[in-house]
Amino acid sequence: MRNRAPPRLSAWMDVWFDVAHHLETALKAAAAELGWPAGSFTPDVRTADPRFGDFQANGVLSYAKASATPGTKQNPRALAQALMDALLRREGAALTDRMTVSIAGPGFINFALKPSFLLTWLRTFDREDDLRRGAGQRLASQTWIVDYGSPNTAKQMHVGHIRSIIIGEAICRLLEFCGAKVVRDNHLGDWGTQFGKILYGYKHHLDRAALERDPLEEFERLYKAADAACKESPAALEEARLELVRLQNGEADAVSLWERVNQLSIDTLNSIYARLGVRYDHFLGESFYRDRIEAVYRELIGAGLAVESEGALVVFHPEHPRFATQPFIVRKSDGASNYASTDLATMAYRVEHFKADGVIVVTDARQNDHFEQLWLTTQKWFAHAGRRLPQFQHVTFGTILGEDGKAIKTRSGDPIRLKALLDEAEERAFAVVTEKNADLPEAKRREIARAVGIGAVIYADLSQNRSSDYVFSWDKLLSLDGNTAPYLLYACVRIASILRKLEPAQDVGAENATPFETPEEIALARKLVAFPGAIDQAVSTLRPHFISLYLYELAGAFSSFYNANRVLVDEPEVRARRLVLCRRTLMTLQTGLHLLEIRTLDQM
RNA sequence: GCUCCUGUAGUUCAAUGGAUAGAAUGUUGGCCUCCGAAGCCGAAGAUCCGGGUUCGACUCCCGGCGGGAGCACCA
Repeated sequence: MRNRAPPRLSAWMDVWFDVAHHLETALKAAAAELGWPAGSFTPDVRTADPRFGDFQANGVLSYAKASATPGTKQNPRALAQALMDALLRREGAALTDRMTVSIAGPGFINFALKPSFLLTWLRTFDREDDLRRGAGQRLASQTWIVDYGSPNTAKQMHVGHIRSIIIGEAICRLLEFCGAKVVRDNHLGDWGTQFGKILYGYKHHLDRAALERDPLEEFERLYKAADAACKESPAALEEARLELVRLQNGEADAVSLWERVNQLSIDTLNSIYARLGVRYDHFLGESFYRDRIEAVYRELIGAGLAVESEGALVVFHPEHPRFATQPFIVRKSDGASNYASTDLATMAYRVEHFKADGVIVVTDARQNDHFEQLWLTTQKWFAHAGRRLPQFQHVTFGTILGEDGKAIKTRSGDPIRLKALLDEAEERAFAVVTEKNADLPEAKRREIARAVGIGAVIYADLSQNRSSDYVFSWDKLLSLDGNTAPYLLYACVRIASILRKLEPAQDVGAENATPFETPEEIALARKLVAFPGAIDQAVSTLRPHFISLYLYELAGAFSSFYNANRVLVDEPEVRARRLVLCRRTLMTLQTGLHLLEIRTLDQM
């Protein structure tokens, strides 16, 4: 964009990328000057309801109570006044040139940015790199391992797998945006009981012709047949268990079949990941850790954490209400390892090899107990072994429901294949694009349908709080109205369209822009300046829906502005400032949508 | 039985202990001689129940009720 302000670092530092953060710091200093102890006062700055300003500091209210001594009462409004006076004294024109400060209600301090500052801010941070640099200080120099996706091999992915992939990838992008080095690891389930069953199925139920035709399909059928057999017959179950032990002991025939299944699986998985815009750095599945498990057993036993119980090696946590008696089984009574064993080895490897500062595992909420036990065990183990303890977050999510409110399934009751879901999304989007824009060439419509269809599926997931279940509805996610990917993409397209119509001679440059005047201009500018707050909320909670919510509100502010204020007007200075808004809105929408794995368009 | 998640307009979702609980959809009234109407502006409509903490509770605590899930060798 040719209208960019000169990239002087000093100017950049001067403008305060994250205004809320700056106010927080300034208010702390002012409070210190008044002698308010840092322990009992925090400014508590947050984005405000637009009616009251851009930011509000609520900390005085709780401080008034905390600082009251018996028999004395602190008047929060008077305290707010004192704090505001101190703030204005310290900051002077640097503050008052940029915003108006006022006290309201019982003791809120409100900050309303002035139009001239809004303009300066928008002219200063006008490229994605500027946003990235502003946000990138938060996690600078930290390494985070994100373990997501992580399906079992030997089965095709179904809808149940999509949330981990989508949420995990969004978290990766968010952490990178905030400056972290991110390692994307697909912790494949490639070493578990299902292989015992496949080996059993291969011996008893193999259809060689089917294996030639579609190997993965046949392996999946074998697994199902064996699984059914194991449910009916204890002898079959026992045989499948022994097959797993044979595999884990390195028997050649078992290993070679296992390798074949895995290679086939990974190829299929990758084709899905590519469609979703996901590229893993590693596929370190459970099997990768098989030579590290003995050491885990040794250290756990050495630390006195693991004990024999009912023939298995388990860890109890006596201080915990449930895990005092509910065991964490690290080695099965038949000697085989399980996912507790591999997950413990994985935790150690991530710290040793990747020097992880933090580890994030993204799975559905049903695995809560497992990861709670894993983390309890890890903390004690690492402390005993003198290992460095990383941060750990188990990021969970709810179930995808069908429109009947039950877990989503096909009519016949089988899980919906992920590939089929994505295909249908593209087909449905293609039909809509064709209906709305029949004159575009088919190749173009296909391309748009890919972005819109896949984007709609991704956005439907990321636009809601991950911890709840959500109802999957084609009509809703592709409806193009409301908080959907198509609505946001449409906003991008309209801006791109204006910029296409803009003639070079009309493009007089952002330096000629006058401060915003109309209510719609001001509302849009304020929303743009609120971007750092949305990033902050999303990353501090690892909840991407805060980004989505922000983008939806931004697109809404733009649409209102677009409808009420013509951009390509005759007055050069009005045109210039509206172009600043258009360009910044487009850039912010693109930045945010890319964080959410959605490809943007300039036509749809 | 114990534990975790979850109950917000008819429906699908928001709301870091803050000001008058926001949207969308559906219902309904307007707006294209104007940069893409896949849009914009307006109306009506909700915190499961009962206690408690707080200056202030959808949010925190206790007790119910409803939905989902986990609890010894699946992951």
